[in-house]
Amino acid sequence: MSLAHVLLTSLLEKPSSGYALAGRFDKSMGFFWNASHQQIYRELKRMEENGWISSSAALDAGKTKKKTYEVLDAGKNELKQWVVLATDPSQIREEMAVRLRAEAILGPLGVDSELKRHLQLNEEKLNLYLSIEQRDFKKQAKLSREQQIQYRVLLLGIETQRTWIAWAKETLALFEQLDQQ
Amino acid sequence: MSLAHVLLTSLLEKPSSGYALAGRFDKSMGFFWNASHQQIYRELKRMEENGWISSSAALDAGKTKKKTYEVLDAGKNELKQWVVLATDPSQIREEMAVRLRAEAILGPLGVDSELKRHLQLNEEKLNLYLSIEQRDFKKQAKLSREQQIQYRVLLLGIETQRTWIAWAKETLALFEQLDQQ
DNA sequence: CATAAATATGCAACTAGTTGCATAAATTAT
DNA sequence: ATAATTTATGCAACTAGTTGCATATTTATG
Repeated sequence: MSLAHVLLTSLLEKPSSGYALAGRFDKSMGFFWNASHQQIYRELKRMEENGWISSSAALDAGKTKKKTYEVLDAGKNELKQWVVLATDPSQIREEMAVRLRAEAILGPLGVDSELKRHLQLNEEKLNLYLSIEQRDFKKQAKLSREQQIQYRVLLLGIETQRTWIAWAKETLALFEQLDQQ
Repeated sequence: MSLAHVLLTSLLEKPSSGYALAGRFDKSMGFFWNASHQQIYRELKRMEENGWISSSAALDAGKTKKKTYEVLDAGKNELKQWVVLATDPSQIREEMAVRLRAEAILGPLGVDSELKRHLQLNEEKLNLYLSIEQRDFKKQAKLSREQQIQYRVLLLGIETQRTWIAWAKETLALFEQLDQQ
C-alpha cells in the first residue's frame, strides 16, 4: 500500500488535518498520487491505530472538530523502509490509448473531440506546473538539497505533460488528414 | 468501468479465450491497461451475462476447457458509446515521485538505487516498443487507417518512455552531485 | 439577519483490483 | 515412464478506491 506513505510524506512536509491534506492533494502531492477525502480519513485512522501518526486537537480547538496529525518515529521508520523497497513500476492506465485502438478497429467514431478536450485540460495543467516552477524554483539563486529534489519531481510532471501535449497535437493532425480522404 | 471496454477492444481485434487475452496483455494492450487473469475471467463472465459477448467451445474442444469469446452487437454498441464519452483524464500514480519527495524531506536514504533499477526496466521497455515499431510499422510502405492509429498509440508509449528515461538520467546525475558535497 | 458557501469529519454500501489457492488436461523434458 | 512445465479456468478472501449520504460549525455575501 502506498497511500499511507504518500500521507506520511505529506505530513512530514507539514503536519495537517485530514481536510488540509485533501486540499493539498489538489495542488501538490496529488499531481502524482491522488485520493478522495473519504479515503484519506479512513487511512489516517488506520495509521493512527498502527502508531505511525498521532492526532491532537488543533490550535483553534472548540471552533471546529479539526484534528492535526503528526508523524511519529514509527511512521518515519516505516517511510524510510518503503523508500528503498524494490517494487516494480506501477502499471500505466492510459484510457486514451484504449479509446484510440477502439476507434481504429470500429471505424470513425469521433474520439478526436475527446482528445481535443483532454489536450486543453493538459495544457492547463502544464501552465499550472510552469507557474509553480516560476514561483518556487526560478526566483531563488540557490536551491537547498530538499528544493533541488522537489524541483526534479515537478520537472517530471512538466516533461510528461509536454510529451503528451505534443503527441496529442500530432494525433489530432492525423485525424484531420484521415477525415479529408 | 473500463476493463470491460479494454476487453471488448481486444476481442474485436481478435476473438480469443480468457487465457489468450491474459497472454496478450503482457505484450500489447497491457502496455496501456493491464489486468490479472482472475480479473479477466471474472469480467468476461459479467460481460457474457450482460449480453456483450458470447462464448463457444474452441475449435480444439475436448482437448482443453478453452472457450472462445466473440463480441456481440450489444458489445459493439457499448464500446462505441464509451469511446466518445466525456471523462476526465485518469489520475496519475507515479510512485517514484512520492519516493523522491520522501527522500527530499527525510535526508539521504538511497532512492537512487531503485531509480537506477527502474531506469533499466524502462530502457528495456522502450527497446521492446522500438522493436514492435520496426516489425509492425516501419517495414511497410503504406499503412492502413487502422495501422496509422495503432502506430500513434505505440508512439505515445515510445515518447513517454523516452521522456521518463531522460528525466531519470538527469535526476541520477543530481544525486551524484549531491553525494559529492 | 438570513442564507449560501466553505470548513471539517465521517459512515455505509458498492465496485475494482490483488493474493492465495485449487484443479486438470496437454505438452515437453529427462 | 514419469516429472515438470505450459495451457486453461476458476473460487474465496482480502485490500483499495468510489459514490452517496449525513452532520455541524464557521465565514462570507446580499
